[in-house]
Amino acid sequence: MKNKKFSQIDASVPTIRRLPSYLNVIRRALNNNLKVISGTVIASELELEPIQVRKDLAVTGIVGKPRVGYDVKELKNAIESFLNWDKQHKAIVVGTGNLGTALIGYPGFKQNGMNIVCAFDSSVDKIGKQILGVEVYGLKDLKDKLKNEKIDIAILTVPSEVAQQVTELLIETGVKSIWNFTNEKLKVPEDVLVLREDLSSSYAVLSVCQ
Amino acid sequence: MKNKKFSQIDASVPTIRRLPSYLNVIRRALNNNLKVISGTVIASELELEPIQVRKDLAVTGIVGKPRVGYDVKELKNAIESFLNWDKQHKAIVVGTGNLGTALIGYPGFKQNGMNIVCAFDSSVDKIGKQILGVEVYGLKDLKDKLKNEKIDIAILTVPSEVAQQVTELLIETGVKSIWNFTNEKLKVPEDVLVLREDLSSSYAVLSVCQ
DNA sequence: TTAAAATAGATATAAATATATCTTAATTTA
DNA sequence: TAAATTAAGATATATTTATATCTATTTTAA
Repeated sequence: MKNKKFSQIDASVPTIRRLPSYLNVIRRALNNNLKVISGTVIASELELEPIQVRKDLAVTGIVGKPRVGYDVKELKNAIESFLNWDKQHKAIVVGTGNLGTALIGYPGFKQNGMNIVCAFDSSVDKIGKQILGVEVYGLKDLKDKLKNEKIDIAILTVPSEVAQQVTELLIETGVKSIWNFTNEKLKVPEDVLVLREDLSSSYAVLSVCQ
Repeated sequence: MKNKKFSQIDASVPTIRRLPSYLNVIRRALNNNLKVISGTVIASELELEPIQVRKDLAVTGIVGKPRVGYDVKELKNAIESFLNWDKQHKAIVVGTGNLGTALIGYPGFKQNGMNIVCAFDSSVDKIGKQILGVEVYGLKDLKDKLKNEKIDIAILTVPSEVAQQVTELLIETGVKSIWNFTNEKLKVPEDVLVLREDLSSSYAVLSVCQ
């Protein structure tokens, strides 16, 4: 039942998820003109265990110096390269409600190689306009607009009721990665990767733990 | 280093995170007037293992019938009660940019007991207005506005640069749970729960796995 | 120049989480 | 009515993930 695509890489998903935090710390260190940084320092800034940081960083291929740490520039490049954040990723936003709009404007994306090429919506008062510089097209034109453009990631922020239907349209168009912000469990072929961003599940954690 | 608050409950965080999906399926079953539903059916709808579904549901205290399944109404109540979604949670949104606005309007919240009582921002052209029916006050008035109101969850969607500073204000005000949508690692006392909603980490997974 | 300290890297262990197997109970059908 | 089937619940195992321990290396300072 495990999705193959998530297990292709020799790093665990939890490790991959921690790398951006490390990158934050490292970029800040670089801004402060630090030449080297130790796993111990990164760990204490993020309240993690040094062992975990070292093990996580190891997957990027970086080699540190005992008693010194890692070369900051080298480490930054190693993480960015491992995450493919040094390459461009073409993305589309499907559904330009408040959430879609927020994601179009999310600063962490552009800075890390995500290029939102355009957005789609079904509402006539959005079609033809721009949102934060991104052109909005009609959902009906999606297939046509993307016929000559290979999209790496489709960000799905449509209402749950139409999520499956829109997903099928995306699959027909050749999209292989969907970032699902709806509450729907999407049914997709095996070769399509769906990453669910589930606010309800986080809310559940908060509700139970408080 | 582990946060105490997350380990107080006798259910694992992954289990808690799956419960809302089960609830979705069960609510739909209830709408379709189903009287009973089996773990096997829930599992196949969500592409999970039946064993996992059964084990997860068990934490809610529900008892099913062999060869039949669970009583749908009973199961719905058990999950809602376990998640505390049958009680009201007072929340505030701090930072009313696109993301804050999106969260104010997120349908999954109100429906599950989250009551966003008001919002805060520092921008003068937002203060005094309403967003989707929620009043927006100045950040400077936060302490004063909340002095007689116990807030369960603060949703933090301010720019990263001011996240720590605003967090300290929230802590002074007595807030004990913060849902952090910024990229900052927040420094908080031990008795404050922070749940980070990290878009960058999800983007990392997509970038690596595609 | 040598000893001490800090840290990466390797190996080993523990903890958390998921899955498999077995047992029992309820239902259906022969 | 008895056998077959299905699914819950309990127990056991496997897998994944995190943490601990040990070793070797480099730097600093005595």
